[in-house]
Amino acid sequence: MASANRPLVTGFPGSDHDHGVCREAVLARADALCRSRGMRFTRLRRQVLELIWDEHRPVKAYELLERLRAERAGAAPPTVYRTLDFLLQEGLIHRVESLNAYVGCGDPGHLHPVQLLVCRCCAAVAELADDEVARLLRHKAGRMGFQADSAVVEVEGVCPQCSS
Amino acid sequence: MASANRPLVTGFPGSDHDHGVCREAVLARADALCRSRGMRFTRLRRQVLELIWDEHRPVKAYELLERLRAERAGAAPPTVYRTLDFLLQEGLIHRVESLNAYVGCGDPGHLHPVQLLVCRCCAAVAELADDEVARLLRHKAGRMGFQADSAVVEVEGVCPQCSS
DNA sequence: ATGGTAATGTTATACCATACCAAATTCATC
DNA sequence: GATGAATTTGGTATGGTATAACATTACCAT
Repeated sequence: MASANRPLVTGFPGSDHDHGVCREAVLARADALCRSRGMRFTRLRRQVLELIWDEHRPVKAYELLERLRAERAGAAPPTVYRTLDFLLQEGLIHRVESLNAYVGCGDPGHLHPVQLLVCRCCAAVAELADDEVARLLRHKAGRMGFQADSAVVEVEGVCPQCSS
Repeated sequence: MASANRPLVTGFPGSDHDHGVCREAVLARADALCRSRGMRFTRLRRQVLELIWDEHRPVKAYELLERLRAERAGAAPPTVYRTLDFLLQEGLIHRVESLNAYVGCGDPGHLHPVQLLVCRCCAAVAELADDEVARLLRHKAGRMGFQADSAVVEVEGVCPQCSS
């Protein structure tokens, strides 16, 4: 079992990526995390997080809704958005602002800066958690008299698989 | 008159900011730029850009639409969105992804990386064009095998006016 | 004037997100 | 186990963001 202090998913999944294992690890971590915080990792929340982790790609809310309805006939937009809000608050997923979409967090459980790498070819997403970037931004902002709290950083480009 | 190679607006407007002058300079530059590229800076485009530059804050599309209707009764969503697309393409405005809003570009006329500083208190926006940030992001992305083309960078925090 | 291109008008609709209240579930306590 | 408070989920309606598709008008070179 993965350490509770190490990221579960970093970078783009290579050809050796066993997604079954990846998924289970992520879900197990989510469950443990919620428990430890006294939050409930309910059936609905688990279902939605599973759907998000079906691929290493951002998923749109209504796409999620459609897929969720296969398991849960009455699901409506609020069902999805409420669950997404919960998962965002618990740091289990990230919102991709430039796509209006949501993607699993590969390193839940600790606060960390987030920089997303989004492939414009296949839409795969990898996640950096680079303090140097965060520090530099804070510093540059500070020189303008701006007190930086957080940042949305989404890099668009081409992932290793697509460029080869 | 400002040099054609120097940014017109940098940082947050201080108490000495003469917005009338700022606005006129921006509009004159936009006009000159469009001319030099063989594009038409039409009445509609000028009206929309003026509305955007009413303040150093992001404006929402439907807010813009409402205000535009004062001058142009028949305006509809496509009127606004088409004009926004034009202004974006010409680099005269930026889209703020984290707010679904649009803000004037203080340094149109040359390609430059953009990092926006958004005050969560008063919504004022300043614009960095920092190559060091852009380079660092490209470098960090490159270490993941990712070829970075561009980036959305939006820093949330508190501006000098609001923190004092 | 004329014809081609670019810009704008107009209607409809798709997509993204939340407000609001009701019903059901969970959980601590008795 | 029953009870009641709090959380979660169901369900309806609506607000907010953005674009498709086609008609019409304005501009400009010839």
